[in-house]
Amino acid sequence: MRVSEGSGDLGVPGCRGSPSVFLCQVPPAMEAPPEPFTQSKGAARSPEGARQEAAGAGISRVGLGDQDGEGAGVASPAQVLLGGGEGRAGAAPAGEAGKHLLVLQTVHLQAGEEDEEKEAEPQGGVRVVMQDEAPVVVVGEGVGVQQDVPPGVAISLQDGIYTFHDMELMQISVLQDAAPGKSKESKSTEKFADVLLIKIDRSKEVLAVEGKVHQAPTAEELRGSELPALEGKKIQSCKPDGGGSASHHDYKEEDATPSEEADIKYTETFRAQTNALQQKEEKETFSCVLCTFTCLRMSSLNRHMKIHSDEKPHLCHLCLRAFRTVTLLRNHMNTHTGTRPYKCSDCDMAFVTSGELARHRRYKHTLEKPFKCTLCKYCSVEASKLKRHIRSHTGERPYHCSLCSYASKDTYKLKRHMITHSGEKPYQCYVCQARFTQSGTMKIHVLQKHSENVPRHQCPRCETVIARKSDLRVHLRNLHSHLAVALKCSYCEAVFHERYALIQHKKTHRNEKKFKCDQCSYACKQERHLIVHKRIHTGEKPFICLCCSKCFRQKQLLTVHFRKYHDSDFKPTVFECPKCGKSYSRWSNMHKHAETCGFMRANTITSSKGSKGKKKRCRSLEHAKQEAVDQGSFQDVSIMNMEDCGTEIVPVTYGIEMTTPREQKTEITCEMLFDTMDK
DNA sequence: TCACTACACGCCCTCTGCTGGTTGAGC
DNA sequence: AGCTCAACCAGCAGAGGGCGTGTAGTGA
Repeated sequence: MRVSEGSGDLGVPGCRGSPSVFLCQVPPAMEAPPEPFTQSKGAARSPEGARQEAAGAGISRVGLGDQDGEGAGVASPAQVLLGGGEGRAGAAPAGEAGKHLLVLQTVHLQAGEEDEEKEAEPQGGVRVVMQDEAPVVVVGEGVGVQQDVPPGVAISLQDGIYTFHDMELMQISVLQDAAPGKSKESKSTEKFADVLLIKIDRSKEVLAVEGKVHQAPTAEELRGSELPALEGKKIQSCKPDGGGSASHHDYKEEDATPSEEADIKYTETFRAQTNALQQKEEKETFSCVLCTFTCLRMSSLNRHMKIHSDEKPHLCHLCLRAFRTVTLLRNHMNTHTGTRPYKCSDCDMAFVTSGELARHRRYKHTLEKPFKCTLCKYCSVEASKLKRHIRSHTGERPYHCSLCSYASKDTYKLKRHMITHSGEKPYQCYVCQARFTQSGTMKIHVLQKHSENVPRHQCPRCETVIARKSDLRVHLRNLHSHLAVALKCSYCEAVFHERYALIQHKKTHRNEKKFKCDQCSYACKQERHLIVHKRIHTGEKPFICLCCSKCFRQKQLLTVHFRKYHDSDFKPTVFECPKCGKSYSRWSNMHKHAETCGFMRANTITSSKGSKGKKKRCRSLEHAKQEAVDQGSFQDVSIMNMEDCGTEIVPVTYGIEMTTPREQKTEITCEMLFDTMDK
């Protein structure tokens, strides 16, 4: 919504020279096509513009009025003024060219000056109409503008500023940005062909339109042929209800039919004017007809009216950005020059305005937080922050995602959320070029992956050190939280209410051979191993070879037997002496032979690498075991059936350093099986 | 009219914490 | 080989801090 201010004369005592003409550029509707949810920082945006941007980005605002500090403000002029842009026949295409300038201008004329004034009329400017002696409002169509001028312009008579009594003459014309000045020629020639005359008899509250008299409150006339453009227009009051709530407008906008809109609009027009006049007379206050603003000074109102105008006469010669006031321009110029006259006495910060400095000091130094939450201990420097905080109590989520059910409490979170739909990863690690969706995520990545001083978080309950604090919290929750239902140890009767304690306790059972044979010294960790062992004492051999009826205590033994004696495809590994070529079924036997044969010593054959190295260790172990047997120190060898997946053999003592448990299991098992077979 | 001040709005940032997928060790 | 589980890791949202900028009140 661009609203520009023109110049003119209200014809009201004391108002000469004050703003009285408003160019109201009506946006071609709030139906901008959806765009990615992006907003450039620093872009000058009106609240309405921000709303439209958000809407265009798939962001819808739910809720009434501006209840936060981050949402749209009060109903903007684009909402409160008549929305005549989109409905005009032959209107320019959507976009800037489609916007219309609605010009209200007043002039003081004397009878007989009409022609002269017309000659002096600036392009698109003042028209003069004098009709009898009565005050006349001329609703004219600016030259080159379509016929269906929104008659709602009549409402823009500045209630509170000038009245029907005071007003001598007013022209309301509509211009188009795209063709701002067609018209001097046509104006001069067409005379009043494009001018709609409205005679106002204030005492009777009637309108005389083109000579026809209408009862003022009757909207039917407004919708009639006299004011054709009103019909179908989206009409919103520029004077909200007494409470100033935008909800009132929203309701009317959404619920009112065109005819009702006309009624509403027309009625509100008169009410606004009347109320403003009464207010002025009684309280000496000044009210804006375009919004709820009131003030005690005319100058304040004049200044305020600039926000409804698009005029920004103060131009930055460096970047051509325009500003409404000299102060704003001066502040802006400071951004070019780097001038920050307000320096903080407690730090190096400096600011363009004193207000910024004061706020900075509250944030950083005085820590003054005057805005306190009544529901918790939160307090803030700024009221808007308190408003935002209160949403965490109320759960209000005014900003809805148009693509999913998510709704956020403020615009930034919604904007951040929209990235999840676009798949965008705006943040890139400068080291490994990995991309991330949020800056914080990238920061943690850099810290954990590329930083020398990687932070570590020590668990206060155990020795665990975890890289991320959040994961430490998960660790505490999973392992150190108190459990209502006690956890029982699977090895003993101990119970624990903390998972970590149970895990630590179970470690005490590691390598614990609690299953002991009552007939010998055998002990093992698992009961099933003891069951197999006891077959040694009972003589039970449940696994029978179907070929030769030989019986075995373990399935593995039967399997090896079958392969060796009954499987023609079975090719047993043969270990030959490198010196004399004598064959052995076991490497250990071959190795023992080789020593006596004079080929090499046992400890010299352990020079291979890789997988051979693994084999080597196995061989060495077997060799050591064999030595232990030979020396009589190999007292007990337990053979336990591991179902059909192998056997586990636990040497009681080998008198040497053991290899890894896994290697022990597999390699020793093979050798011991051969031993068993040989037996 | 200007200047100062207070206030409001909006944007961006950080910190924080939860969640779910991945990975590797242990069994 | 397959399962379990704890640590790792990125994604994502909640909450709040800080500041730029525009507007309103008011005195000079």
